[in-house]
Amino acid sequence: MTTPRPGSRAEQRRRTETRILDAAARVFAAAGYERATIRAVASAAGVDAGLVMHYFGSKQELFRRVIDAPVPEVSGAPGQAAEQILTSLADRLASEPVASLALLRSALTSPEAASALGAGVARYQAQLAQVIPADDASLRAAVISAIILGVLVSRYLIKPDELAAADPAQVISLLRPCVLSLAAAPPPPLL
Amino acid sequence: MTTPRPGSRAEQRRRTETRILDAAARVFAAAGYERATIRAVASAAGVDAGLVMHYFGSKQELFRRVIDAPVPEVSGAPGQAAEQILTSLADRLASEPVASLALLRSALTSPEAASALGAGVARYQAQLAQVIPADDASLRAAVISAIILGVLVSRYLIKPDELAAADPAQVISLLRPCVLSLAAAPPPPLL
DNA sequence: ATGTTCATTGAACAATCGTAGAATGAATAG
DNA sequence: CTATTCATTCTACGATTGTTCAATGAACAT
Repeated sequence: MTTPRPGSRAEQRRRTETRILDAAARVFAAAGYERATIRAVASAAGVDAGLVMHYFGSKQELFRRVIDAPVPEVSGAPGQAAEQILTSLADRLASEPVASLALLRSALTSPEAASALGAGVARYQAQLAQVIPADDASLRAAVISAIILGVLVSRYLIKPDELAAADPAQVISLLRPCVLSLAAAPPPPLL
Repeated sequence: MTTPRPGSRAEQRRRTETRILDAAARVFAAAGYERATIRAVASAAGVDAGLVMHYFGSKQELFRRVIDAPVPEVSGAPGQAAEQILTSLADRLASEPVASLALLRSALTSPEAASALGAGVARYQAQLAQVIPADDASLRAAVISAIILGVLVSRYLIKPDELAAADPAQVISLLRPCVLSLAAAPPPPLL
């Protein structure tokens, strides 16, 4: 039922739609929301610009469809949480996440993208805060997500960077004491 | 000599030019490179759009003039360097740096802005690397600058964030062990 | 006083954008 | 087979953009 027939009209539409979405993710990631044009997306998908409008209604709606990605989950004991954070960051450093990149790059010019990113970050921070045993858990969570954000921005958005060429494992090992001190060490340091 | 006369033509021009530059910094910071229009800058400066073009030649040149800000200096012993990093970050957290904000926001959509930011970040990282006594000093410097970048992006560009409302001193105290572990602790941690 | 420079304005141009609507042709239903 | 739906393309419109250029009037030099 999910695949009625290879040449079917519904199947053809579904294929074209995902092809447009993939192309849109790439174009948004590479150019940001403003610079990304419907015509460029259509061209990258091998399709007419009018068809993109016909399927998605508007550029904003197309963008909304591109950026609804799941938030990585965090749970368990404080020590475990820190490792989960680090490994999920390692995954993102290993494989370039094109949807997150599109969102990140677009979030700084498009107000709608900014609020979408803000919502995702807030959900992530809320998850983090729950596994941090400290009074200022939410602030610590915010700092951790800021650090992750900074590493991703440095690596993917400001290319000629030491981080862009570095071994993910090495970056993670440098970041480990940071995340541990924020996620697992309740008493604020005295020095 | 620097102030020939209040109503002088040269003086008037200098004043209008700085007024345009101030307005441009605000507009670029608020809207990013793409969304910022010459007409909006001119309007914010109480001036015609043609005058902006006449003085700065192009939008890109105007942007270049806006974003050539000095890089904060770092030097001294490793321990001192870490404190310098933290205090300079504290300064930036206390007072919103409109020029850096314009650069930061624009850097992620405009390729030219990205390379400009990349150059500034590279200079900053080079200074950092010189005062870090470790084999992977440059990578450590890159991670530190990534952390700072992430904190600034979180605070100024993704507003509904815990960091936006937090006390700068508290953020600094949370960040201190991170920066210290990166700038002052030569041996990589074993855990 | 007179001619020149120049800060400043207003109008307009060419390009590009998102978007709308008619036209086409193949797939589907009756 | 016929009528209809719909995926797809083509063309074009209105708005906005960066940019240009002629016009104006006050500051300046002589």
